[in-house]
Amino acid sequence: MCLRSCYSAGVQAVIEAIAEPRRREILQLVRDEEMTAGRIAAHFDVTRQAISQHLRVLHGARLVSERRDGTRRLYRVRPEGLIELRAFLDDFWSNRLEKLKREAEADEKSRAANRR
Amino acid sequence: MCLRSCYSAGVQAVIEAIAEPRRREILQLVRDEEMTAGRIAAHFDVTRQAISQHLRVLHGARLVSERRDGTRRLYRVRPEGLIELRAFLDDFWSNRLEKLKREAEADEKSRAANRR
DNA sequence: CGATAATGTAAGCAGAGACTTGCGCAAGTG
DNA sequence: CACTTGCGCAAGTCTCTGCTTACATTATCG
Repeated sequence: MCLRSCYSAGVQAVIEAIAEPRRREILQLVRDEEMTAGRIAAHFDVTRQAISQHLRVLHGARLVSERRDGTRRLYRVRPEGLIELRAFLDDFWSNRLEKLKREAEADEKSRAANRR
Repeated sequence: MCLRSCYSAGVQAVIEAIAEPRRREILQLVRDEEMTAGRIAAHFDVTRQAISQHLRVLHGARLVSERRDGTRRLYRVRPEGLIELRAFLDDFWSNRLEKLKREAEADEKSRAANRR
């Protein structure tokens, strides 16, 4: 059921990755074009290594791709991770809408049940 | 720009709230019907107080509604927070995703061709 | 009113994670 | 070959957060 997607390792990794504001900013940076780790880090006031660690997390969540060109590493948004997250949310959402028809009925039942 | 939505307090609260697996489980529990705090807590192996704190976080992110009936408090999923998250993701998408996917596939093919 | 039931709040602790400093490593360049 | 560039990795620090224990709060019932 839905519990599977609740515990999906992929979705968990994606949500944890985008929970950090700086990582969302990084995603915005590499959304339209490939960018080297150095150029990405230059946009922030933390150290280059800190951004490197963020990039590792994003890569682990399959939210960015990594391509090597000499000593440089180029990153770019990859849609797989976000597609997975969207599927999770859509699943949550559609199921809720599906049940929405019986909302009044369910309301009454739950209230009676809770009254015990 | 998109930086506003990156730093939106509401979206930040929602993402942080659903980043915790137990809170996602709680959302599933109260998705279809109202449920008391006690009944929700009974589904987990942590203390009732821990669940109460999770409910506070979910309520702060506007992901659940709280209704009092005597000494009991009844919780239920509220769509506002999820709507906000969806809007954020849709904004991030901005119909780039499909294009990105095609480009990624094309990149893979050209890179494979260049390797030989 | 006192007792009890359902729940939130507060303080403290332990683990997670974000950041820094220091170092290592691969690929060009003189 | 040394030297530089562009990175990632590792260990230590500090803050945040989720959990527990203990206490407070609110409402109902006798």
